Amino acid sequence: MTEKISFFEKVYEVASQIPFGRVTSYGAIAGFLGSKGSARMVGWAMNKSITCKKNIPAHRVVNRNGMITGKHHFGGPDVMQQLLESEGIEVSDNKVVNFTKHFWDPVTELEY
DNA sequence: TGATTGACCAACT
DNA sequence: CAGTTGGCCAATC
Repeated sequence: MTEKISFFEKVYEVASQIPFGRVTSYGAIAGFLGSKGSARMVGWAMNKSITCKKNIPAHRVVNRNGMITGKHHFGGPDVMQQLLESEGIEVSDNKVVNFTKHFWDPVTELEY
């Protein structure tokens, strides 16, 4: 009832549901929400999630190529990579190794 | 209050 | 093949 959830809120819901040792992409979340064009909002929401100290594993969210673009926003240029490697995800040159294998698609996994 | 930006993606030229 | 533009929503200037 009258649950006015903005894209912004939905991003938090999906991002917080990313399983351990998995990664997803901004476009995947945006597409899951209904608009792949909102991919920019996803990244922006992640940034706010960190600023607001939300418990959002934003380090599990990378771009479509598996490239870690927003690592600088974690308070350190290597923080994000360390977090991913800490979860068993290999990272090389700001890119996730075997990204497709670690890829977690909300449309496929959540499918809601 | 209007205009610009933002951790992107895909299509078009 | 590479560069540019459009699109989406919300926040910031």
